[in-house]
Amino acid sequence: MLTRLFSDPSLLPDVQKYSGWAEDSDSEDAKIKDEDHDTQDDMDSSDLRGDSRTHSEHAGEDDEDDEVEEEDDGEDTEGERPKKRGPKKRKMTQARIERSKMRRIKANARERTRMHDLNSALDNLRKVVPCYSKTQKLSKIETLRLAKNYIWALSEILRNGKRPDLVSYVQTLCKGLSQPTTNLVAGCLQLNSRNFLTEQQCQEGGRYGSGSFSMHSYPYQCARLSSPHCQPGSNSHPLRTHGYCSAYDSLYGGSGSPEYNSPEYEGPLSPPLCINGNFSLKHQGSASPDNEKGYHYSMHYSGLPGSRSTGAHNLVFGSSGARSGIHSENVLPYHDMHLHHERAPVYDELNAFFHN
DNA sequence: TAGGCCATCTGGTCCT
DNA sequence: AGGACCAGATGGCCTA
Repeated sequence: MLTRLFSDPSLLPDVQKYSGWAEDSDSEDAKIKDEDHDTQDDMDSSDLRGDSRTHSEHAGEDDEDDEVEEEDDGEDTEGERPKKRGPKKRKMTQARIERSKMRRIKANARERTRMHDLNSALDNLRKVVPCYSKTQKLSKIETLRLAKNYIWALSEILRNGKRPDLVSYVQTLCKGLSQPTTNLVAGCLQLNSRNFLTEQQCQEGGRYGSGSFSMHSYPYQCARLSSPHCQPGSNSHPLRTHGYCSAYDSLYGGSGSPEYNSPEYEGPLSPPLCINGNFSLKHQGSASPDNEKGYHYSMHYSGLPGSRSTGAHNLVFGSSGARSGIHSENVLPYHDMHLHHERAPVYDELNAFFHN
């Protein structure tokens, strides 16, 4: 039993906790050292917590040792003391304590694994919702909210059978999202948030601001702003001349450009469906330096009317978008919104909505 | 420094 | 009985 536990890395933190291994461990790098330190801190605190566990928790956990603590059966001996109810407590023998600890260790390991699984599932979800970034990860709650909105938006598209204008699409996506996430989505979609914020959000503006939203108050910057690819004057990137890499540059200006097949991009994941029915492929596992830096943004919205003929700097966000006076001056410079288009036949039908 | 986010531990409950 | 799931507590890290 102990051998199996000690050989299982997932059980190590708790094993260290209870065996005092962490004190002896000589970590080679600071990170590990910190983790050890943290673990030890946790150990100490949880040891305290563990020691303070109620006796009732241990009741019935030892089938070999059925001794009952004597203090509990003092029904008429304690006189004034209120009679205790519930199962009679058992003596915490050393063996029982050890078994209890081992069970707790195993339970902790399972719980850790479970939470890791949950987090990796959440990571997968992050990759298929609009605006994915390895460096600026959406929080868990924001990921779930955005995913819900995304599903809703796609459902609406299917239900109505027509392409929505970008503004309503973004409104749907951003419903209930925090200001930073709203700005992120806005940046991904090259919109000024004040042009698409819902009335509800404006009314609830106090949650994140003083009541009026301002794109400037939360400059949600892309982690790749300083990427040499996107610096003015850099010759290394097809979008260099713009000073920033707009999503629409990537989308429409970049059609057929080398970046579409650039090895810089990540490998395919589970298919993130663009609103125009295309897959947005984020190539993982690329050995490119940029990938190692984790720079990546993707936007999954790409179906806009007349967009093919729209220049990168004459963005037209659909009729209502144009009517609502979308500004370009507040467009966030997202340098690493990479859009990847590989047709998947299964989405042709949906695709048709946006290419007619 | 406060607040947000996160990882982990923990005990309770439910299910098999 | 043991595992899965859940929620509360706690402490660390980061950022405005």
